Amino acid sequence: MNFENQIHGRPECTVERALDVIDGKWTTLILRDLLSGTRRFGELRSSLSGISPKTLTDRLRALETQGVLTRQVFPEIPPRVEYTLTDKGRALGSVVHALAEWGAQWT
Amino acid sequence: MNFENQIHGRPECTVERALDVIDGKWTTLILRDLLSGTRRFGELRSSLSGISPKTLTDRLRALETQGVLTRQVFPEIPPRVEYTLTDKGRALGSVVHALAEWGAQWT
DNA sequence: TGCTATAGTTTCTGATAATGAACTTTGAGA
DNA sequence: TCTCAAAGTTCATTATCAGAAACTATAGCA
Repeated sequence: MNFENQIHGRPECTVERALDVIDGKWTTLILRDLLSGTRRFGELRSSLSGISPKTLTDRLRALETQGVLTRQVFPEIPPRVEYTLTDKGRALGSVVHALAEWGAQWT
Repeated sequence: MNFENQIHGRPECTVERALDVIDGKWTTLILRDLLSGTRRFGELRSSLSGISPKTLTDRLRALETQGVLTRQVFPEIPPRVEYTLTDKGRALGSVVHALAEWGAQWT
């Protein structure tokens, strides 16, 4: 059982609160891909080479819950689902950009 | 800028390469604390409330290996060890800053 | 009738991270 | 001699994340 939230509540530190949203490696990479525009499930699955459909679904649902992206289902056969960043999600561009710049200069 | 990734070897994408260094929640929080100056093991242990000494040691050693920080041991009893960011580590300030700003505005 | 396509879901399994508690080392001071 | 402090280490256990493979639903098409 996890009483972390009960003990600490909403973290005071804004860095910690941000990290609660972008947790894990795949999450940031999904953000990276969606920053250049709306993508379908299958498109993300290809560009994030190596991700399993389960993990991709998990991460997308978590980001949707946090309000970082929206999921639009088109009632077609075969199904079409599009993922788009919200304003909140697009604002994370600064974080992804900072990572990219650091990675370019120091790694 | 190129956000696409490559299948073989060292990732082409600079975001991915950056994420190889700052992996996990604690790592970023350690960075946050060291950005305001040199800290001792015990100081980090207190400011990162809840971290176990094993985890703190593991993360600090990994960051040292990546060249993000230096570890200076003073031959005293009881021991004193100081952790300081390198230029490479200080450059991650932009990432931590972007996280803080986003967290402040959107969470 | 069977095939295809997309966007998943389900179940099982494994790797990595992190936790908690107890223990270690060493010299100085009571 | 006993105790204390700092910075760990060690061991056992749990939590979390991720992966592989198989399965589902449905309409259009040949």
